[in-house]
Amino acid sequence: MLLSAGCEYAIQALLYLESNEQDELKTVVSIAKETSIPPSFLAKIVQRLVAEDVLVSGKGPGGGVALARPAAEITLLDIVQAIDGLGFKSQCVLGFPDCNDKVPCPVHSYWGELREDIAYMFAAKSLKDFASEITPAVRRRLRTGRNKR
Amino acid sequence: MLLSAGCEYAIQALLYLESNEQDELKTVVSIAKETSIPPSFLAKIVQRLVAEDVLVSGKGPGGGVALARPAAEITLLDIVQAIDGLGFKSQCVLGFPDCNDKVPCPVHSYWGELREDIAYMFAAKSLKDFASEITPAVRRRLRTGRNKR
DNA sequence: CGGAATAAGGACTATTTAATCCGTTTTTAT
DNA sequence: ATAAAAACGGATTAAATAGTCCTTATTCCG
Repeated sequence: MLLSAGCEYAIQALLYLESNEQDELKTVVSIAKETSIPPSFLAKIVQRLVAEDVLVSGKGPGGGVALARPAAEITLLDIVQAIDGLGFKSQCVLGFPDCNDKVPCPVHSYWGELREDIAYMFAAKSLKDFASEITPAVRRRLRTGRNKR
Repeated sequence: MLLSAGCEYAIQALLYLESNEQDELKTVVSIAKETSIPPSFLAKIVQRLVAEDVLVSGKGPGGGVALARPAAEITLLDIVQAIDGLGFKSQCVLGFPDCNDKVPCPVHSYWGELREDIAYMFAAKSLKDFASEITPAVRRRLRTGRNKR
């Protein structure tokens, strides 16, 4: 698994928010319900996303969270960075503690290219890019059951 | 982290064995020492690799383990499969439980390509391919300290 | 045969990650 | 003002992963 559970949830929740943008705040509980993400866990993740300026929030009745900026300006990389950090961009895939460009592990150069591609994809894709793809019907079909982990 | 700790250790240990092939069995303890892998954990991993026919073993004095076949015939994919299984080839990178070719998540196609590339690299690289790269000096420099995790 | 060296295997412990719970604060509406 | 609705934040629990330990089984060597 490349991304942590929390990070996957974060992306799923934000995709949901994007596909439902109505300039209104959505409560964490309602998001959790719609996305089948454990509500109390999602609450923690959302806290993080607010702290990292990916979401904005409001307390009290009518409160909730919303994207902090236009969907086009929130990339997958922003989300990954907020939740998991950027370790995936530097860690050796074989786990050698001191693997780097000067003292590379056997697959360093091969993996380096793939890593670049992955980072590029994350950086290139914003929530906006998925606007058309995540319809309610698709969302339901992507999650007929519970999350497995 | 794409691979589990155990899987990373397995690869490291096998790379070491390959670079030391002398048609003799090496004890798990000596491998652990040379590679700085926790010995009792490595013992478990080695058990698995023996069960999966990646290593052969012999008990008693003079016993130990050795590659079950020529290094050219042991790919990284063999090792990953033995320890972590092939989940990485099918799991949705965004964690959608039911993501597949028919009902794809937003990044399904992009990730699919990268996944293919990763799987291809694992399948294409055998221990033999690293023979020249893992000299004792390099091995030491890849691990000046402990494993970090 | 007896002892030592080694892998095998099972049970256990520790650490990290995932997830829950509950009291506090802020805000809104009545 | 008061009550309710929400996020906030800390403490706790649960589950998965990582790692240890100890006993047993096998094999070799004398």
